[in-house]
Parts: sequence; structure tokens; C-alpha cells
Amino acid sequence: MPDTEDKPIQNFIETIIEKDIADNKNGGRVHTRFPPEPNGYLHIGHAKSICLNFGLALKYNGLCNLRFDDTNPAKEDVEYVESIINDVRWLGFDWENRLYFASDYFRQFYEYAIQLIKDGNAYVCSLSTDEIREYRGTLTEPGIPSPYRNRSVEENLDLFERMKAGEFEEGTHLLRAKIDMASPNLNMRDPAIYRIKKAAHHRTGDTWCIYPMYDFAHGFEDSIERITHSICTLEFEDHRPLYDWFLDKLGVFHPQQIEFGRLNLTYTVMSKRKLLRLVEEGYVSGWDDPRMPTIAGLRRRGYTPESIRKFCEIIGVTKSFSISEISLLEYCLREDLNLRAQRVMAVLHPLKVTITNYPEGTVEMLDAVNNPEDESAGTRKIPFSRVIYIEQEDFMENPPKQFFRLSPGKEVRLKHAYYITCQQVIKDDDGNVIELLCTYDPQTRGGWSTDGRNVKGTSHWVSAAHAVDAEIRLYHHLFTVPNPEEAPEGKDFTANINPHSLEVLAGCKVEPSLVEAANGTVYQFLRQGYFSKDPDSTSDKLVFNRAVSLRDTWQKVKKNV
RNA sequence: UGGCCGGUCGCCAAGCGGUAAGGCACGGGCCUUUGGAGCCCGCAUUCGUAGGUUCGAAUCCUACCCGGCCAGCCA
Repeated sequence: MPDTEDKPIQNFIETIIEKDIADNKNGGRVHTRFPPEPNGYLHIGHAKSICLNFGLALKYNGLCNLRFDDTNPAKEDVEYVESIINDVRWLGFDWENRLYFASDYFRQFYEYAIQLIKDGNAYVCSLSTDEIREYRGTLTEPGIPSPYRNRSVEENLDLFERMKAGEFEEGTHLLRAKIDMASPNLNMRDPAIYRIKKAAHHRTGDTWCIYPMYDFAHGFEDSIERITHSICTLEFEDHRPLYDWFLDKLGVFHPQQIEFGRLNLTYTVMSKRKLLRLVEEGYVSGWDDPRMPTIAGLRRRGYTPESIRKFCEIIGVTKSFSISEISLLEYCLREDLNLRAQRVMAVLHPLKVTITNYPEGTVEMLDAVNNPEDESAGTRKIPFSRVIYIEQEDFMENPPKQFFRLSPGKEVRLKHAYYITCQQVIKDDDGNVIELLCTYDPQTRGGWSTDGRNVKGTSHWVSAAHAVDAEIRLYHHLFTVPNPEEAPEGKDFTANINPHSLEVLAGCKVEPSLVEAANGTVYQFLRQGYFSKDPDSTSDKLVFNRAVSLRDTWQKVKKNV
């Protein structure tokens, strides 16, 4: 039954939060956080989490922190923290003065660990890495207690202190929680709390040579910041009992962990590890390659923060595993840019057209609407002259009935200019069409006629004498299959990489006004798509990225011809 | 074969015992100086399967099937 009143759809997390507010839990306070590890660039999957966490804070009049979960110096780097800060800000979110680092809490974590030892809830284990794995048991068999499990509090305190002092080599000792080696949840089989790592940390230098594990640290990070709702992805569901265990043992403020399903997209991969491989193995030019699902890549390609936020809003938040179609993301971009992008004319595959009855040496400045969706965008002047370029695709020598562009003897409209009729086709020795000789109707200036003529086709064009050369990069799916994870036997996702995902067009002809455009500006190239000016552009070489093409009904019609 | 979580249209997703929202995609039509945009119409007699409870079930119960995650001193 259709609901007459449109009550906003709330996701399951909002349901929990609204109940908590109603129950006056945490005094009705809502405080979330986005906790990335600075070990890679943010991707669209992170954007979902960012929009969720910051969005919830906004919706419920709460706060959202940006916190770096930097507990593993071996993998982390300042380059990543800088890119993450930049990306979250670009997406449009504000953490005010609440930028935190887990590493700022290292001293506190250390004291929590001491307390755990004193209470008999943690011990130093001196088993090797391999032995620990063997003692852990399997999915179906319980583990075996470590022989070091019952060391005295004094001995544990001494050993832990010496771990911290750097007396031991990596891998020789480990601080573990004393929980239950027979738990069906492997995370509860005496998990590691602190490991020895003699690596310099990007923020604390070599102050420490022991570093806390995620499970131990994360809950305390949330607790210290008085987070009310700690939102993470589904794979941490099995860790929740541990999250709760640490907080309960120390008796500190206890945030609620809530898990949701992470974003997956067709025709791409979404794990930092896999994206890193694409970068390191040279499949793409870098983290900001426009084919990458990274925020940096999407930004360079021409995606707007608004379109990404809209996407994150409409995909929803649930606990089920899902793979969203990339076409939905593309739809969000088109929807946003349609309203805002300035229209401009650019010819990707130029075909020379000489208008034989147009006076030589004459240049007319014609009016062109900048954006039919936005009158306030105004108009601009574009030059028209005797020789122009049109799109090769806009001419067919022997067209099917449904083709209403240019062909011998037929008339079309040049957008904003005149009607032209094709009189003669000039070919090279190989039979390729290299030029069209056309005539124009002076009475149709601006593209109108008063005699009721039905000219259905409209082509974009540029004046040959005024056009500027440009390189245009077209992007196709990075992978050839919707789910790259499904690789052939014995192969991994790289077997599904699309070798033709980048198509570079040289010698494209664009409107002269684009020379002055700032890098990053996104235009609609009339009838073709949305293109962003790439930072590779220089004063004498323009480069554009196709962010997304326009819907192309003709392509569909063509298939059925 | 252990534990946890999940299965509603091709994809995403509402629904919370009263008789299947919406979006994307797709198909058709209108309109159009972008074959763009916009507008209109169509698109699950059925909710993983099988039983059961009930006047009534996608919603409750039971069993089974399928999918995801977990055996890092990663997060």
C-alpha cells in the first residue's frame, strides 16, 4: 500500500540511535567518528562510512571526530594522513578541532595494559609466532592454553616493562589477554594486545617499540573520546565481544559498536590492499588515476563531492552483503552535473566540413547558451567560419532510416549556428571520408527557420581556424567483469583487468574558451558527456578526462539496426 | 563438519502480524536547437525452500538450502 504521507526512511542505525536518544542513553548525546588507518588512500567505500558517520552527527545534532587509527607504524605514513585529511574535507565534512590520533593515546593504552596484567587479565606469552598459531586451534577444534598463561603478575609486569624497554627482539614476546582458549569465537582465544615492533612511528618516532593491537586499542580510542556509537563494517562483528570485554574489564566509558555492510561496486575492486597492487604493479598511473575508485581518482576524473554524497545516501545502509552497480554512481554524477556544468562544444573525432557558399575570411560571433538548465549561467560568443569540424560519427554515407544526422543531400542543424546540407563527399585514396562540402542557409542563423522545415538532427561543431587541439582521455571499466574477485582457477583479480580501460584521443578540437579554464573544472561537451580539465594540461597542451558520458539513445538504436 | 551475520524485482532497498514503497537498470510513448535533460506509462499475485502457528505471515516458530566473515604479533 502506498503511504500517503512521506515519512523519511531510516536505516537500522538511525533506528538504534533514535531509541537511544528516546531512552536518554548517554544523556541523549550522539558522537561518532571516522577512524581510518593512514596506510592508503581513501576510496568510495570509505566515503560511505564518512557520509554515514558525519551524516549521523549532523542529523542528530551530534559530533563526529576524524581519528587516525595509527597503531601499526610498519604500514603507515604521513603521505596518507595528508591525503585522507584532504579527501574528507573535499567531500564536505568538518571535524572542527576534533582531529585525533590513536598514537596520542599510547601512554594511556600502556597503563590500561598494566592494569589488565595486575588484574590477572593479561599475560606475557613467549611462544613463537608459529607456536601461537598451533596453540590457537582451528575453526572446529578448541585451542590449547599457552604454557606461559599462568605466569605471576610480578613476572608479567617485569617482562612487559622489559618489552617496552626494548630488551627483546620482535616476535619473542607478546602481551595477550587471558580469555578463553576454547571459545568458538577465535578472537577470544587469548588475543594479542601488545607486540614488539622496532619501527619508527610517523608521529611518535622511536618513543615506543611496543604497539597495541587494533582490538585492544580501538575501544579505548572510542572510550577516551566519549564516542556513543562506534560504527564499523561487518567483518568486525566477531570482534564485538572482544571490544566489549576490554572496556568492561577496565570499567571505562563503553561506546556501542554497530556494524554495517561495506560498499562494493561492480567492475572495480575496493580493498586498499588490492588498490595498492594496482598502483605498485603499474596497472594504473597512481592513487589518483581517474580509473581508480579512490576519492582522489574520482575527483581527478571529474566527480563532484555532491554526487558522491548523493550516491552514499541512496545506496542505503544495511547488514547485508551487496555489490552496487557502478551505473548508479554514474547516474548520480550526471544528475548533479546536468544542473551545473557549463556546456561547451568539442569534437573528439574531427571531420572537416567546408561550407562552400559561406564567404571566405568571414568570422561571425554567434550566441551560445551556457546551460539550458540554468538561465543564470548566461550565454557566450562562439566563432563560426567557412571551415569547421564536426564529429565523424555525425556523418554516414549510407545511413539507416533511423539516422537523422548528416548524409549526402540531407540537412542538419549546427547547434547555435545554421542549417547545412551535404552536397559532396571527398575521400582519400583508400576510400575514407576526409572532407564534406556543404552549403548553408543564411536564413537559419542561430539554428532556426520560420518555414516549418523539420530538421531533426543537430550536430556540435567547432570553427577550424579557432579551435584548440586537445588530448582527451576516455575511461572504461578497470575490469572486464562485474565482480573481479571471481577469477579463473589459480588466478587472482588481476586476471580480470581490462587492458583497454584507458583510451587516449589525440588531435581533438575544442572551443578556444577552454584554454583559460582552471584545472579540475568540469564541462559538458555537448552531446557527449562530462569532461574535467586534467592537471596534466599545460599552456600549449590541453588534456581532458571523460568523467561520464551522456546517456546515448542512438547507441541503443544503432544496435537494433 | 565450529561460531557470528545475512537472504524482498537484474542491482540497491523500504517493510517490524493486516494483505509487496522508492531509486537505478530495462522496455514503450511524449517533448526537444544536446538522439542530453524533462514528462508519462510498464516492470515481484510474491518475499531462499519446505512445513507449522494464526481469521490473516515477507513479518512469529521449526528444519533445510544458499551467501558473507573469522584460524595476522593487519586494521
